[in-house]
Amino acid sequence: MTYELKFEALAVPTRRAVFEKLRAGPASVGVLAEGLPVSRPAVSQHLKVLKDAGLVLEHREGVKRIYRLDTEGLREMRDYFDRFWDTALDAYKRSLEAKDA
Amino acid sequence: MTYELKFEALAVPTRRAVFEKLRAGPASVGVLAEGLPVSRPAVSQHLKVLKDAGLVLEHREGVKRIYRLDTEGLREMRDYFDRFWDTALDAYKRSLEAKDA
DNA sequence: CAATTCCGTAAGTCAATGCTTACGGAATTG
DNA sequence: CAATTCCGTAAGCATTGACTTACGGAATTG
Repeated sequence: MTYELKFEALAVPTRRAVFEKLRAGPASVGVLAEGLPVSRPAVSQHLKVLKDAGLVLEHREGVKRIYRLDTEGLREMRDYFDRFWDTALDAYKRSLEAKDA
Repeated sequence: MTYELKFEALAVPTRRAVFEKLRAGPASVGVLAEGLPVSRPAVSQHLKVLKDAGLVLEHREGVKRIYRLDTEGLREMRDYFDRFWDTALDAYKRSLEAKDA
């Protein structure tokens, strides 16, 4: 799975707000929509995008749908920036050494 | 500085391509535009967004403008996901303990 | 089975934005 | 000063997508 969908999903403030609400633990759509300045269907649509991006998981509990973070997807994003960080520092070091020469 | 602009900046494929090209080290606009499927002005516009987001730095060398990664901004993004990761694992542990009880 | 709860989907609207071409400014070169 | 290189900005276009309201399906409750 590429990062494409994940980056796009997290770029929208409202959607990222939904995502960050899940840090506190699994929650239903209704609970997630509370306090947000958009309608419940809007939250549903954001959750679909997050799910398709591999950032959240969904399962049913009775009449409710419970969403939670997908740690696998989250790990991908963390690793992306960890690697990017390392590479950037390496390139920086090399550029300094090039100036010394 | 919030994450808002950074997330938005990295969400666009072409713009992220420009960003990732800078992993190899500083480069001019013309060099960055090579191989990309958009015009040079488009790359300029993307660089402005990345710069405003605090993800790249710019300085002049003669008639050229050299762009390079802003390690400070990059570090912010890395830290965001590192913390998110830790919090998510904590919440997961607590949810398991809650089930045991 | 009827009522209720919870939520996904459809359709439509409107603002945001990624892209292009055209243009002009700044720095170097002769 | 003229020519060239390099690049940012303006203007316009076309697409995308975030949001709303309306609706319907699925599961629980009495």
